[in-house]
Amino acid sequence: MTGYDMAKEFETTLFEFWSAKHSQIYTELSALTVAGFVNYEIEISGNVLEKKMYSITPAGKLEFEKWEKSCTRKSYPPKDEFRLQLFFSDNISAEHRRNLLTEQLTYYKKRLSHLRDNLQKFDAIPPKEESEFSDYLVLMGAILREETNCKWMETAIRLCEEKERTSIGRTNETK
Amino acid sequence: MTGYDMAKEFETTLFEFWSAKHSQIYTELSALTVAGFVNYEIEISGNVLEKKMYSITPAGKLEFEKWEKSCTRKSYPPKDEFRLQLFFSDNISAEHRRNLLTEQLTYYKKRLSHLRDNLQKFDAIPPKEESEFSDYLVLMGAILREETNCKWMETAIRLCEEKERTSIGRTNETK
DNA sequence: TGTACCATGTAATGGGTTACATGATTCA
DNA sequence: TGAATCATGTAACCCATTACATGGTACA
Repeated sequence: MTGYDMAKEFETTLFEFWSAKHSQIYTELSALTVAGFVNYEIEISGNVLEKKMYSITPAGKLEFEKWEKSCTRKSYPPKDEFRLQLFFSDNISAEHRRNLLTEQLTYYKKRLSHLRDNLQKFDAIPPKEESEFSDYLVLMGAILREETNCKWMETAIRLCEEKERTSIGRTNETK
Repeated sequence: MTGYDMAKEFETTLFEFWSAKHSQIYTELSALTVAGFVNYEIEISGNVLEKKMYSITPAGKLEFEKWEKSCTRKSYPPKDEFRLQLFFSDNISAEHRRNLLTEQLTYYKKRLSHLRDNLQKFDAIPPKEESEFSDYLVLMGAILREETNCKWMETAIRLCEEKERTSIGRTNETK
């Protein structure tokens, strides 16, 4: 795979949970090559254009597997600018807050429908021995995430629109 | 509020959606002071210890409100190392994957119970005019997020444990 | 009196983005 | 022949973390 290919991957499949620009990818690939974790062969495309086809080395594979098995729970929960805005939304008008919420709902819905499109590629749950099973689990997680985000926004909007609410009694039960 | 106080806030309430270390806070406060968005008064604690009590300036308030009303959807979805690991988990053994999933479930459960403790502070849904209403919405969002994460892990673990599955027929219905 | 916590800062470094910069290939 | 896309890289900068560094206060 070339660095260019990887950049494309980050724009599509991997986008749901990670991203990187080509500038970072190229510098990182150079560093990994020096470290001995990957190497590359040059392929000629057309007459002169050199493509660097990267492969993982045994040392890289070892390092990767070490990471893959590790249970590092760093940087969770993730930073989320919208939640930050919402937290301080008592400083703006009710209309502005409602606008924020409805815009966010639209955005979450858009992501959700895009994810559901991706789900069409699976006509059944892949067997757990297949490599597609991992992809399926991650996609399922992303869909659940966006479904929950949509529900969250819908509830929040409903609460904003309610005319009156008794301060005691209604706590958490939906309806 | 002092920079020290802010650092504490990031470790507790704000932690669900943002974080910053004291080193960043102090440098940022200096920059904001130079920019005229905040200012401070020195208070003496004890005999000599100087505390810088920060306040927002009118210019700062204006800038804040501008941001607060803006619908910037940058950096979504968030980077998530666990989802990245899961995506590539077809490279490790079934046992290692199961371990990853159960460890993550434990972690999500811990977060969830912590969030539910915070919910105890509200004996009812705050009226939408109150400043606590924003806090409530964000807390609700965090709880929904972790509940969904737990459900996701439970489903994933179940799928891993199933002995056999017919490749056609069962798509998405739970049970 | 010593330990936990209050309180503030700087330096080095890492991870990541935006912008700068170049050139080849493919296809209409 | 020109536009979209393939393909690779560097430089400047920003945000953030870890580690370094200092000293005061409260309380047992």
